[in-house]
Amino acid sequence: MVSQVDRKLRTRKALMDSALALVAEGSHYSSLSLREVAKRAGVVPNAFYRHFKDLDELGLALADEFGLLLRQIMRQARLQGLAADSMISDSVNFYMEHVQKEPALFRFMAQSITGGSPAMREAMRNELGHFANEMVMDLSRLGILPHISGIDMDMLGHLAIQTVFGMTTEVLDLPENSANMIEVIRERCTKQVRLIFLGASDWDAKSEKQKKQEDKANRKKKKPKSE
Amino acid sequence: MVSQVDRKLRTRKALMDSALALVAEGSHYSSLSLREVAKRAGVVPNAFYRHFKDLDELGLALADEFGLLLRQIMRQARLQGLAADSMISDSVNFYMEHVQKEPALFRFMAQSITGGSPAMREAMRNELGHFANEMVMDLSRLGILPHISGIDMDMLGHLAIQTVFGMTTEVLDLPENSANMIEVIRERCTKQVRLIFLGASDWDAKSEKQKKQEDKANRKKKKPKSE
DNA sequence: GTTTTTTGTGTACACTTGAGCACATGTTAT
DNA sequence: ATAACATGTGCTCAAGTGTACACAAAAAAC
Repeated sequence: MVSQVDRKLRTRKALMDSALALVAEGSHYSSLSLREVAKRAGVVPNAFYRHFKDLDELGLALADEFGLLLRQIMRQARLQGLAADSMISDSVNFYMEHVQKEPALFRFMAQSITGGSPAMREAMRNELGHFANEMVMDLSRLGILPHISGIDMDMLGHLAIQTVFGMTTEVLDLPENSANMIEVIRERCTKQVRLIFLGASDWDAKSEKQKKQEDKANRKKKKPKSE
Repeated sequence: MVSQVDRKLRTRKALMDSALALVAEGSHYSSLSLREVAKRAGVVPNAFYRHFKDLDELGLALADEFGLLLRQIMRQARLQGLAADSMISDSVNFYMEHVQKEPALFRFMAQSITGGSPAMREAMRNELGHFANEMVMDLSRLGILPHISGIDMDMLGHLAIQTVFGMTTEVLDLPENSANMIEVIRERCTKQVRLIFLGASDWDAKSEKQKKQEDKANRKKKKPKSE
């Protein structure tokens, strides 16, 4: 005897997995059709409506699932208690492992952040923003880079996250076999993050404020020239 | 009397512009249909085949056009002869202006780099890579950051380009009116690039090599633990 | 044990899609 | 002037699309 709610959850998951599978096989999410998703899930097209209004709604559910995964990753990383001397490279490795473990979800995320519906794009940006904020809070808690102002920490967090996420598609596009290419990407990304934090350790909020003033002045000076 | 090749070029351009227009209006390129592109271009569906084998081929043509635009931007930036004291903020401004001037092409680029066909993704990555290389060459020519090795310069170039390109979708998603939000994005991005170059000025290849060794050792130590 | 609710099925419809064919119309070459 | 060619049109087709409706089966509620 299968409980009714179990059954519902099961086919709901089947539909979501089906969409992810199709994405992982190379289709873009926004080019999927309701029918092909349903067929792949082993269900008649009409059954789709029992679970989602349309494909957009399914997409948002997948976005939630991705957010869940991100939170799991964060929690797991914190539990692991990264050593200070290898924190950066460990984090990069950790992220890459998860990308390879859940390629479909990360593909979907990468697609959606630039190519989804407006709602989709916002959802994904929020998830990544949340991720960046958590990272910033962890840094503060550990007393790392205490000389940086709140707003600049934010800037830093976004930069670091964006850099790490930037390699996602590259990793996903690698042919199955080549582990040496992965190594190259891993090292480059680690270097990049390290360079970012090296810059952050020298970051001086006051001199930045000055520069900002100069920029504004320069922009005002130049505009009449170009127009 | 309209020359035959003129006519051909004109409808070819009409088809490409049509696709771009549809993308700019919110559709994803990979969800476009041959028919709707043709209709928007004011042409019967069958005429499409006189110019492109299929939509993939049109997409690659658009990628070429984007590459052309990038090269124009680079050339223009070089001619403008950026002042050393405001080079970073000027470059960021310059890029943003072009994004706003050609939103459709940049949207298309952003979509394609994560969501296009494999060939498309590679083409776009190549264009951006070329862009990064040019930047690195310019830096070398100007004698900036001479202490950094070739491979690390490459890493730096990719990081800088990726950071600037990362804000593209954010700019494109902004509602028409708000110029203050643009200001926020512009400032954050400028800060990020500045932080990157601050890090680069302190970058030391030798100490990096050591760290790399440590990382490898750490990775080997940890693997047996987790498996 | 009967009724109600819920999940999935089957059939149907109007519509769009990519592709093939013969043909019109105008440009170019001879 | 006439033939060759290239660009765009009209029509057709099978296949795939979203969605609506009535219905089956089985679990849940009574």
